[in-house]
Amino acid sequence: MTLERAPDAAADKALSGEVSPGEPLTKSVTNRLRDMIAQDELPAGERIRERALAETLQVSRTPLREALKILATEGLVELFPNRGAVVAKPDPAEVQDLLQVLGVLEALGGELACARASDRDIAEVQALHYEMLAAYARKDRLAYFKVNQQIHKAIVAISGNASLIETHGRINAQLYRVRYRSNSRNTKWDVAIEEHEAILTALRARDGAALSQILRSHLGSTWANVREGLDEPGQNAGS
Amino acid sequence: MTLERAPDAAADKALSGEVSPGEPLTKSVTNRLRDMIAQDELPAGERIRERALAETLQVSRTPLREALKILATEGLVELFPNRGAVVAKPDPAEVQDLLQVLGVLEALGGELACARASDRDIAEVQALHYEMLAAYARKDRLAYFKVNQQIHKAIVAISGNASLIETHGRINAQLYRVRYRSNSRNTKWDVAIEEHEAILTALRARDGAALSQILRSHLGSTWANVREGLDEPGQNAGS
DNA sequence: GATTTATAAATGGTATACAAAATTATCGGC
DNA sequence: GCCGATAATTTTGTATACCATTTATAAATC
Repeated sequence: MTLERAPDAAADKALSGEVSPGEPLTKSVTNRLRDMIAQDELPAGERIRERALAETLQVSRTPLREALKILATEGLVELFPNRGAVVAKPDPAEVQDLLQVLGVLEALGGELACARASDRDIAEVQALHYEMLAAYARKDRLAYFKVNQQIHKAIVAISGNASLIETHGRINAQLYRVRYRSNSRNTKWDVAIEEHEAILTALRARDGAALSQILRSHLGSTWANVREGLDEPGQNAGS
Repeated sequence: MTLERAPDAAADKALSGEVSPGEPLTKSVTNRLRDMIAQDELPAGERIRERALAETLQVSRTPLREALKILATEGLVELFPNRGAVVAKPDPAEVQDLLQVLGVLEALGGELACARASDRDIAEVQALHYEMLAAYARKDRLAYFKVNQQIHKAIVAISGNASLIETHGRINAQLYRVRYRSNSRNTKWDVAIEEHEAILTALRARDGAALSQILRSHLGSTWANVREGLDEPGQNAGS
């Protein structure tokens, strides 16, 4: 007997909140919660009451609890035995740790991408880059943020390394909210744009070593920005 | 109201299969299954029947199913909607991908470790290194394998980067069986020992750049060995 | 005899019920 | 009015029951 692997279409439409018939409830609930956390619909630090949330999502506690275990494994939620679940709220040190790991992952992604990218692949990243410049010209921070994320994800995707893609996506998800917030306060937007210009140059030249190094230091700049934002009020209240 | 974080003692005694009273069943079942998979008690590719396994473990299906979701998220199990769970069996390409990621993670670990290691930390790794040499002298492959794992884990632990430690452990777990098998057929044991000598030298000198590079290429050697083993019969039969 | 179809058994998915633990509320004392 | 003990309530943890889907089996057809 052979079990064929079905492509996970659900992950793609995750942020659209669609319902896929025939799909296990656990999976859709997991995706839904991921979105809710990413969009601060479930704010960081918030306690999750199973019954209430299950009621809201129109499911029983069983699939919800399974989803919570998954999200806890992904680091988006923290589980406290007999005391419930809380939306994870990484402190500055944890954010720095995550960014460091993300840095070497993207560095590897860039290296492999340069070795494997087709002309079409590069053209697509270039197109995204122009979209990003458009958002920058319009000072549309939200559009910029999203396209920026797409670019980094695209480069990692080109690497073709499944484990890298998976791990990168997971670490990135843990940083999503924090980076989103820091994006809206980013005071060094022009620097980021310059770095992205260098990224594209290296990719077009298929210079793996250069791209690798740029991507890693690029996240160093990200950390500088995030750090500033974290010092500001309202970001880390409560215990 | 504040939720205190309790240290996860269960993770440490995972490989000893202990039962912690008061601990949620889901957690102990998850740890138990992780061990069973690592030790081929649940062989790669094997279909998991929930009712039967639940019976074996003396628990109901609920905690078992939660454990399976967790293990699937960790990549140790694959879930097929409506068609059950199967113990993951990475093919050669996936193993290579995992080793590449592990490589850059350990490289980062070495870099950070050199920057942060106390004399005590280094002395402990040195001690493990001598234990490894003892196992090598006795041609005790099992002891060698385990101490070797300990050394790499110790270096990453010294980095103090929580996300790195976590991610490294997870990728490593996915490779455990494969590496265990390849270890027993490793034809270049002496080369590995030499590389470890270089690792210790770099760590003692706190030469982050050197250690980083050695650790990454060290896993290149690992891949060469694993690849050999994968070509042999009995390793990748059936689909 | 092979293939298809109908039927039965087994399996996974979900909801619910109950037990254990923790949180909150109430009451009594100082 | 504040603190502590105790009771009531809420919340999580686990088992079980039921439904839907899949898979195995047997019968029927070509």
